[in-house]
Amino acid sequence: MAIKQVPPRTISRVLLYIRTLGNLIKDKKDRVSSQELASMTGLTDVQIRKDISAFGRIGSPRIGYRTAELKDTLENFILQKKVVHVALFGVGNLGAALLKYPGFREEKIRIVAAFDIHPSKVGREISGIKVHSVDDAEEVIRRTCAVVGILAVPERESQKVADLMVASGLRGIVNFSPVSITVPPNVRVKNIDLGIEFISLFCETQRVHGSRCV
Amino acid sequence: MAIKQVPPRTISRVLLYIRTLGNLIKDKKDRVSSQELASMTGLTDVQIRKDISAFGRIGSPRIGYRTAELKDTLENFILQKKVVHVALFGVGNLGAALLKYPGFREEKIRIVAAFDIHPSKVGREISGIKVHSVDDAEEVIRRTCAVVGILAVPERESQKVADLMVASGLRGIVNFSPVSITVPPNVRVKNIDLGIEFISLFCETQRVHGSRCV
DNA sequence: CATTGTGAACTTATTCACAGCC
DNA sequence: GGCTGTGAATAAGTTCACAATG
Repeated sequence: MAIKQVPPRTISRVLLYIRTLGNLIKDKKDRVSSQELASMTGLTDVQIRKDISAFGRIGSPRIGYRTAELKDTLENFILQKKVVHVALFGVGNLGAALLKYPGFREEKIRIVAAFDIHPSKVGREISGIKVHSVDDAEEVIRRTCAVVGILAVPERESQKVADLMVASGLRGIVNFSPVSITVPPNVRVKNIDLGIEFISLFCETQRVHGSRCV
Repeated sequence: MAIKQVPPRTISRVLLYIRTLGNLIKDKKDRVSSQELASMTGLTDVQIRKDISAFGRIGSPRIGYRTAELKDTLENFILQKKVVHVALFGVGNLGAALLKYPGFREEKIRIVAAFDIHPSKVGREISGIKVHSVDDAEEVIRRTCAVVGILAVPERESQKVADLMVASGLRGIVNFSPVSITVPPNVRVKNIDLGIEFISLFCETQRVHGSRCV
């Protein structure tokens, strides 16, 4: 099969399939149909089949997919068994919570380094990760092989820290601060803007129903 | 102007414009062009003009937009000056961090109630919000007029708590747990799946450059 | 004459409809 | 018969090109 360019949205969904398949395997299910996957993920069965078909002919008519085989195939294409090494910048409330976030353990994500500007935080250890000074970022990131970083610092520092992250060799930034940062075109940014998520969800609920109070 | 159905992505972008305009107004700028907004938000000027045009003819050729006027118009269409009342379920690491998240203060978002299953957490107060027992959810949510909720409980409890949130009258759920939840069709869900965000960002970086270590 | 506003072209993503297969 | 895989149709979203305008 020719290697197609897998679009970003498909990648996100495939990651969801991989996780779901992991749960199925844990439950000793070794077969699954696209319909079952659909009801587990909230997507449609056609979409799932289409997504999976980008990676080859893996399913069998009447039987569905073998969970272990499908998971392996998807993981090989997408992640190549790699572990994602992440560097955290900003050990405030949100940053510290992410350090302790148990979801990462299950996935192939490991926060390998943490940094903060404030001397009071440097040197402390949270969840087994030592907090470094941002001055050491380049060296620590090279040593720990971090490839993507979390930006979880106050708004007014985010561009400065983002510049530092780029200078330290990171190639992707998950930006939790509510301002957009400017980076060179070879660095990818994903904004997770909590405020906008809440308000847009709220707007959608308003659209469907009328308003209640306030 | 006829009221068009504003698509969800446009809403998210408009919320970004509103915030950006707020910053401009703080800086005493009373005019802004679509190009300036573009460079501030990382979007294109055409997209911004197109988005804004859904709300009327607000700009002036050669001059651009008046910041205050544009912000008012967008806010009126989208939020109608409302404050989003949010109920938090699960006061663990992530939940507690969200309670303290300063970004919400700036936006029109207020976490008005917090709940936890564990008796050890019930009754405590975090960031001025008292933690209630989930048993009181319906009453407290009615009293506080919460419309959307945050689901930040461990994976194994998320469906159970989601059911409770729906039963308590919430109309939207921001789901931070890495499993998809099932809700009635009149309830909107937004999944914020941190694991998938990191891995997909990583995949994108791999696509652009070669791999480095690991 | 720089800037908005917008129909048209294009691109991307999803859904449909059904062929193929065990 | 029940399931996968997929070309074709449709829908959604973005960009282009340019007319309109103070």
